[in-house]
Amino acid sequence: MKDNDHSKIEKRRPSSVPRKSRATTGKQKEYDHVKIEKKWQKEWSKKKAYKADDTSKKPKQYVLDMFPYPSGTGLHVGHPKGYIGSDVYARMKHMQGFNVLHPMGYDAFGLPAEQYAIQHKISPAKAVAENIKTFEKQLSIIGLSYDWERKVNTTDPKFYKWTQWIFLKLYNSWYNLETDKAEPIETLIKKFANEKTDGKDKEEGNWNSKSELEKQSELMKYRLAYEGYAEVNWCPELGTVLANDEVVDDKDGKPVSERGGFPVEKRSMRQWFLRITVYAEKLLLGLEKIDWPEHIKEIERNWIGRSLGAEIGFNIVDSRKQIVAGKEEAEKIRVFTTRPDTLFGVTYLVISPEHALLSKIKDQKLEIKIENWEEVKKYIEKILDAPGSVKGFDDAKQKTGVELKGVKAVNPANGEEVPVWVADYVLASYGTGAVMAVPAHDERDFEFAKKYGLPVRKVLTSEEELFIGYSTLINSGKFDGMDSETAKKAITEFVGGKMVTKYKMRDAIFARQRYWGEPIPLFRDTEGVIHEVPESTLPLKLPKVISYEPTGMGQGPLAKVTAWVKKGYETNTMPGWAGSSWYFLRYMDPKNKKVFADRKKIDYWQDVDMYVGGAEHATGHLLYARFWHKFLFDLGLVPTDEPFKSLRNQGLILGGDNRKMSKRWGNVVNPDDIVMTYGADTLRVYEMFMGPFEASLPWSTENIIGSRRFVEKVWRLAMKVSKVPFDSTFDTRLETLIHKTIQKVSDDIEHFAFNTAISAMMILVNEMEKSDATAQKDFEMFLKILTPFAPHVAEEIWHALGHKTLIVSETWPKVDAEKMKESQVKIVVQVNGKVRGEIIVALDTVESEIVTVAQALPAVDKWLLGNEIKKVVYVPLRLVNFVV
RNA sequence: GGGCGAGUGGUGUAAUUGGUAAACACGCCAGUCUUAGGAACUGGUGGCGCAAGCCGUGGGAGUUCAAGUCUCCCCUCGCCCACCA
Repeated sequence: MKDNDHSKIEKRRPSSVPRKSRATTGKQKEYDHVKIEKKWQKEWSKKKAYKADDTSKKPKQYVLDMFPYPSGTGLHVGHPKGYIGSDVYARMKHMQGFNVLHPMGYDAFGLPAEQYAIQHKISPAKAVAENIKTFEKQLSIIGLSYDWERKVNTTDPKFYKWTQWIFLKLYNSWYNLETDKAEPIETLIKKFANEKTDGKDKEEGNWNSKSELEKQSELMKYRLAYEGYAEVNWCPELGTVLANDEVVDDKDGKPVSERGGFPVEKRSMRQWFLRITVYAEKLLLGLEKIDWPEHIKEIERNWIGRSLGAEIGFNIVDSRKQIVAGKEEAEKIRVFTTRPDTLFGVTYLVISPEHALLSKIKDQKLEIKIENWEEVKKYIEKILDAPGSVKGFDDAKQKTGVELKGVKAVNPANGEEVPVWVADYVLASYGTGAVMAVPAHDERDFEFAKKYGLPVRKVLTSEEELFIGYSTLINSGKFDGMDSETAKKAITEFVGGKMVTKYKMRDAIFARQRYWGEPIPLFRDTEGVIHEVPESTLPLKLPKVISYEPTGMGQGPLAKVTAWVKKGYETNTMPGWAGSSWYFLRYMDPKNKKVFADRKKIDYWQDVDMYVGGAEHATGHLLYARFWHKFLFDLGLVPTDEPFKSLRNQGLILGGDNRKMSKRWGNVVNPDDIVMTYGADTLRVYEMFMGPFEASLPWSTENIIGSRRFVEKVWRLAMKVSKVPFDSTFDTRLETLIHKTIQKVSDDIEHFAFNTAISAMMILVNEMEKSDATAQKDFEMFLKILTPFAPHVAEEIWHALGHKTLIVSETWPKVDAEKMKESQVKIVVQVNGKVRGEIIVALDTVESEIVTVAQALPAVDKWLLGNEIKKVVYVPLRLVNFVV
């Protein structure tokens, strides 16, 4: 496949390219892209053409690419697509007079680097350094306008010092619901100290009299970075924790590791978490004011998963009376439902296997006897041992459950006693971990009820969802005929429940059992008290280890470093998304040793104006970065509460076979080869011309020749116009087209519609080529709008035409609205909606005249003849339609 | 199962508020120039038809003077989430 591709490239090699011996007509200077591109890349770099200015008075424009993980396998042609798009945008903004910040850096922590290092038996740091070199070599020949002096690398201790610093800020903060923002933990401690000395909360005891450890565990419930326990998929054989998608079902339906097929079990492990859930509402609301693709916003909304519902208590029959606030109350099962309007249709309750009620029963804290306790116990153990739902087995997942025999719950709406089940289809992590089952109006409940022969009771009409009165129900008639929305509130109120908002989003696990990540800057003393690594001694550097492999004990390789463990440091490291959650701030001031970025510089650059990257980061990186930014905003460290004002996603470039470009399919096209054969300008033009920026399209080495021809056409045209006097007259038609094209190209780049911008320029070039009188000054206007796409050839021509300045820093041409106006306009003439002819009229022709002329056209008259014109539709300067 | 999006020539695709469907490019066909062409340039290229003309944007209905575009139903594909009550 690859060889085949090469032969194609060879076959399609443009004539004027490397084979110099075969000069065309001999008189013209040849277009030697290799020489030209090298020359100007060097020159731009020497003149620091793309240096951003922190103190500029000009308006700023921060154009950012999602920084890559520098992979060891090198780039394929798909990788630079997004970079080229943002580069075109940044270049236009630069020429339009903005002070542009357009940096690049590396997100180099993470598993791939570690695996690469294990495979090649070198340190991850060395692997990263090597890979970055390869990466930069490949990227540099494409002619991207990065300010390389601002390069950042998340694995550089000078960088991750600040990642750790922000982590400590998170650790030392809590979310104050009263002020609705994050605050230093001291404010909470103060609050506790005051409250508790008031003696309000006697059972909790005086805050000041608590031990360090007691205080610690109390504060841990509030810190934005906190220690907790998480259920993980543990593979004893591999000695590692697996992500959900690394677990598959074997043929017996048992969970095994995707790699190796070893058994996987659930295990609760101590982890660091970030309390992202406190920002759920703000993360949701923030989406309203940012210019992002709607589908990305939708993915985030779904991920956050807000739903409004009711929390309703069901008393358990004969449970021991408890004293709550001086009153006797029965043990309750609290359920969460978005459909309280179906409360009369409840025929049983379901609790999750992890539900607190079960442990209370087990510990005999309640006077409840479960007749089939052994069976229940066995069931719970079985469920809790198996990892959660496995992807890819849609309906295969059967719902199972066991009834708690002898336990009955009371429906607060009608006093009815219903059975209680424990089942695997109820999630402990969502809502209250308990559900009221309404089989008539919920598919899952229905499926379960059918399987176990539980009753089904309909309470709403299926079409209108109106409440059906049941004469047997207490209070029936009260809600009869209500629609769902009204009934929801009324019924919740009636049973003393409350409306609540829940989110699907969970707190983020902020730890990996791996070596190649930022160390967590905390340590635990022998008493178990956690201390911070003092800010003055940051960064806490990664120690050297002998092996990068996991230990097999569920801990990272750091667990084997005795000195590290002795000091009480955490053996987990931060996850891959730590550095990427704030790196864009570091570009504003990448070398600062005192702060993560100087406040004056942050205030100048503010936020990212245009962010370009793949759509796959919607729920990962983008959400986390927004979270960190909102946190930093609460602390007053950044001036905006959203980091990325605008976002654009580039589509993939697929292989010629329409599959994802990968070594595995042998369909990889190397950009180096394309640049060598066709030139960077051609590559850039082609990638932008292929189709919509956000679309995923197959690469075609056949089609690229069109873009090369376009570039060559421009080259030849330049030689031609240089012979036409600079200021000579030309036809106004061409002048109109030039101004229209400038307008279109400017608008299209603004909207990332690069394909149509290029199409417009092709039309213009074709026209200029046909004309013998294209003036140099007009050609130069075109050359400037071509510059963002094909900067090298534009620069070369610009200088060949006698200029000494750099075209990449020239001013974007201004559109003259007067010159854009056509003097004549074409009007389509239809009869009964079918096109029968067209007329060309002056702009100021009145309607009556247009209709008269149109009607007189022979091709039109033919259809009107003998018919009565019932109606004439005239769309100004567009069309006339005769209805007969 | 839920959410989002897309179906237009041989191919990639284009088409402001509904207003000439297929711009631009690839490929293909013919020609010009040339020792030569795999370069460049010119012309042609949705389907049926000798033609006038008719038919054409996944399928079906509808609204309208006019529908790729709006409404309803159906089919196919892609992406994301997935027992979230």
